[in-house]
Amino acid sequence: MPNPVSRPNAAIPAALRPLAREVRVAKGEWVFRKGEAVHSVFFVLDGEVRLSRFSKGGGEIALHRAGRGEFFAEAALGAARYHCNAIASRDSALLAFPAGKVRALLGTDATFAREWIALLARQLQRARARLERLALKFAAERVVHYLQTEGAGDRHEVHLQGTVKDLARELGLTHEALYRTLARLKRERVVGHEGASLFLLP
Amino acid sequence: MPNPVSRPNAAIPAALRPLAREVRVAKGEWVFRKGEAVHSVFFVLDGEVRLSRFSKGGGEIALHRAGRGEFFAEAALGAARYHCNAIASRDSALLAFPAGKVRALLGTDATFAREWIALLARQLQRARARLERLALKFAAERVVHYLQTEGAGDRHEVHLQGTVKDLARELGLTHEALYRTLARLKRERVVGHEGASLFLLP
DNA sequence: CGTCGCATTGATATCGCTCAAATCCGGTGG
DNA sequence: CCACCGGATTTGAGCGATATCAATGCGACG
Repeated sequence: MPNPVSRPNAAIPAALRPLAREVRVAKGEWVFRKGEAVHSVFFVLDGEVRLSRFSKGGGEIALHRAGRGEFFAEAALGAARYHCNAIASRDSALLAFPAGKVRALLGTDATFAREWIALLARQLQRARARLERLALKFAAERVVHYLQTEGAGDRHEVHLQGTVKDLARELGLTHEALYRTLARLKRERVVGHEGASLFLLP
Repeated sequence: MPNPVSRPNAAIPAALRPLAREVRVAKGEWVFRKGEAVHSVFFVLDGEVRLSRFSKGGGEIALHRAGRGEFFAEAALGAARYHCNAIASRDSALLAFPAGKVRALLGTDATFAREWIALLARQLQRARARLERLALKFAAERVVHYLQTEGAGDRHEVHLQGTVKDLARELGLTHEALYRTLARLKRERVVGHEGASLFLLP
């Protein structure tokens, strides 16, 4: 089981925190299954959860991979039953928020409702930026787009959270391709890096 | 200018409709620019609007393309200024909803707030499914994933809205690659098509 | 010290992109 | 009515960037 040191839960609205129940799931364990009554909305403290459906042929259709610091099954709030399966792809630590209480809070706490709307809107923007990134053909373009959309400050600096392999997955590349691309971009003075920080050079 | 026949506005919450003002923009016209004060949230009746930023190098970075039946700049509700540019990529008919009034409605009308949250959540789900789709390597996998996530009914049927070229863009492929892939999938009895309808074969 | 996973680089295979060309179709104007 | 045009559709040939397979070094951790 992972032991989350720096908890990435700053994104959780204050009103929601008292409702949290910590859940730990081992790799391969189910968090919920398609058709189950919706009982909770989740937040990933550490690890990764895969949301998917199974096609008639038996193949798994991935809908989403929720990593550290991400909510998942937020859309389930509006539904009676989960419409997909959630399986931990690694040992993971989650926060579970009872769906009924969250729904009630949305009706009574206007501040929380606003926060929740803002949270969804931000996630939507990020998801769309990622979409356009994955539509780019070249690995170098994706790296630069990533820095330009996610980077902070004038240099578009990004502090790498996990490993380079994680970044590769985020960019839709193999880790080998990303290593090569980063090496080339550094050689060509397009990007620089200091420790776990990556940024654009002017 | 397009003349929308079947208006795809079923997705618009009832409380929002009285606020709508119809706007028509010609291809290449701006809907709003980055840095402008947020005045409206939009819905595409017909046509297409491209959301983008300009990088320091002068290149245009596309963030999102909103087509028929989609809202755009929903996330701007939480912000004071637009954080990207919106340009019509074709002659388009839009609905504009004044941001102030929508914000007010979110505070006073709990039903509308719930609808708006559901709307954002649905868009988020779709965006995430698309993300997983674009991460797939093979064109055939993307087509099948598209049908399985967006298709309706037992056959996972999809009525193609625009041209096959448009679908290719949605799937992150060139139109040539998609034509070839569709031809092969039809030959191999994986998918079938009737007119503008595409579906999975058992 | 052995194991495991990340980081890094090399060699080869491959799918989709690019360029190209032919056909089809709807609209437009003479 | 027909010639013309632009865009979508369809198929072909070759190239190239990334995936894949492979090997090595490295650091953490029991």
